[in-house]
Amino acid sequence: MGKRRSSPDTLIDAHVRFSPGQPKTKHAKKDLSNAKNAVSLLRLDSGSTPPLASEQTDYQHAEALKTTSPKRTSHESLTNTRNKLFGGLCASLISENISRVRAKIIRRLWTSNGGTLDDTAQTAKLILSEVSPSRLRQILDVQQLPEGVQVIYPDWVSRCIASNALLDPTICQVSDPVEVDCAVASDGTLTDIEIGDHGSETASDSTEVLELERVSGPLGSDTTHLVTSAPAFTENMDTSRKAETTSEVSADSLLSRIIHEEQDRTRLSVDGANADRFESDFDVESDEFDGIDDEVIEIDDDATATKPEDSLTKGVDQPKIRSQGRFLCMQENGRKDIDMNNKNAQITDVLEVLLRRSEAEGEHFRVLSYRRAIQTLKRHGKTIESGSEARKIFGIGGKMADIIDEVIETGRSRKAETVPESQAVLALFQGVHGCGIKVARSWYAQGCRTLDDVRAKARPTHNQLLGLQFYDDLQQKMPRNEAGAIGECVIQTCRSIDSKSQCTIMGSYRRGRPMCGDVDVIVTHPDGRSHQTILPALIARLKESSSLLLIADLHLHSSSSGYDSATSYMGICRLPEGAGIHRRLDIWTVPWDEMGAAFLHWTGNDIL
DNA sequence: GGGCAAATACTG
DNA sequence: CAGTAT
DNA sequence: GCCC
Repeated sequence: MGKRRSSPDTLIDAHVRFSPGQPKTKHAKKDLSNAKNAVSLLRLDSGSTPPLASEQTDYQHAEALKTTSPKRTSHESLTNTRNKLFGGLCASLISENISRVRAKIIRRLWTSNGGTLDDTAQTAKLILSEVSPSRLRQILDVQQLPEGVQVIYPDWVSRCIASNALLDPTICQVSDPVEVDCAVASDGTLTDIEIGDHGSETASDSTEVLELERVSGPLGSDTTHLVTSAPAFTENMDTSRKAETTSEVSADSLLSRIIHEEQDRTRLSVDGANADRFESDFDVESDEFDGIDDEVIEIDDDATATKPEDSLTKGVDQPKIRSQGRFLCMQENGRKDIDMNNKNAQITDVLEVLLRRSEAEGEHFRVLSYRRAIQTLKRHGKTIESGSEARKIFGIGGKMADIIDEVIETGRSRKAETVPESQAVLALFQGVHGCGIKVARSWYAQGCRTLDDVRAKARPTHNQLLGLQFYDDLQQKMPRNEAGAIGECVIQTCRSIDSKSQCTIMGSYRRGRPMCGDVDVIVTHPDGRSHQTILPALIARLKESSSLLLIADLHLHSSSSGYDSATSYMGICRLPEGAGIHRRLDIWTVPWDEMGAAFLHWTGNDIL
């Protein structure tokens, strides 16, 4: 029904800006690997060498990090840890300026990869800290840190995990902020910071820059989340520059990675499997919610951290177990897979009926609840045998437990069967583009019970008229190759206007779905301007085109209000050949430097 | 009982 | 402005 | 509708 997607503006307004120099992703990649090579990497000793990446040849830090961790003499414990990334390393985590949840995650990351912890900082040669060295000395109550002790940002841990290698800790070394090129207001909030050369967005050799602007307000207790460049680019900077960067936002590496990847894929291969692989690169789990505030900035740690096995076994003492919030698109075969392996189909079928009812009634949050419950049950690898068993699952409460009991016992649910007469009609009406719950009720109140009634008795608006006219067609999904063909027409046409313009098919198509409800195309231009003006020309030329027939406009507009970056077209089209079914087509224009955000946004994670 | 996804653009 | 859309 |  296409009523559950977001507009592009959300993310863009989240102050994420991506300022690419030019489409020079190759450069960036090469620089990254060079940087990696340049970094001296660690290892312990030959006996407990972790499986490091091939380029890791420099062992100069090995001694510095070698610890006298307990039970090293036991051959058994040695083999237990030798294959872990941090095997044999002992670190101390200074929790000041680190939120509870984050600290927890860092600890988990560290220990689950073989590291040991010594929070007294007596024996540890590695100190993970978000405080300045001077403050650290205060905390530890020492004049001078012992020799050989390295103080680094905890971010190092996740970066190591991300690259599956022991990175040179000096790249995350904590140093006193001497000349930091950012302003920290007295309240701890920040003003903009810029790192790297991006005075001109088109400068050919400018570094790609991610600005992550922290808006305001406390995030948990910490005040140290400054804006920094993304790690990949950090490694491009010379060391002194790096040292001036006072701290790192833990989310930044994830964001940059996503955006980086996205820029790498101006056009993602049509192959769905490819899409899946890409998505799984940033696997976000959210199974720990001690503090909501923290979650926002924990994405990185969380993402790189938990392997599925871990997450299933932990949280045993929690009364409710949250579903592992994975993206739908990460499932091998997407929804089909989920549907096929649905061990609770009998239950979810009933719940879907109830969901439809709530949908028809405009019960927004009830719909949300049903949807969450259905989703969770479909993924619940085990057949539910009782309502009380289901009740334990996060998102399933008393009402649904009762329904589940009834379904299990009687095979059906009276509630799902006693459908109010009006429900089907309201749902039918709301299938009309431009008709929501209000209009549907009003039509119903006017005595309409069928679409023909509406045509005859009601006074539909322009869009509703189109919605009525193409009702059946627009209800159908199209095979993805048709979506691809339509999108390709748009792309070709756009390119014929300006060969430098860049278009990408987004939405379900990009998520690799076999069937698509509509076609979303975003248009951008590397000059940072032309996207604003290209749309009218594009529409005009599409209307002349014979390869794609634009049948009707639902809306064609250039924004005139303060927000100048989004303009869009919504219309109905069809391919001249084939079944000739009419399809919804949306075209959005996006400023070049917001493409990263736009990709994130329009790729989405729609379910059901 | 309050809060739950949020923001924004277009129509009439 | 309310409603619908994304 | 569910959670807190």
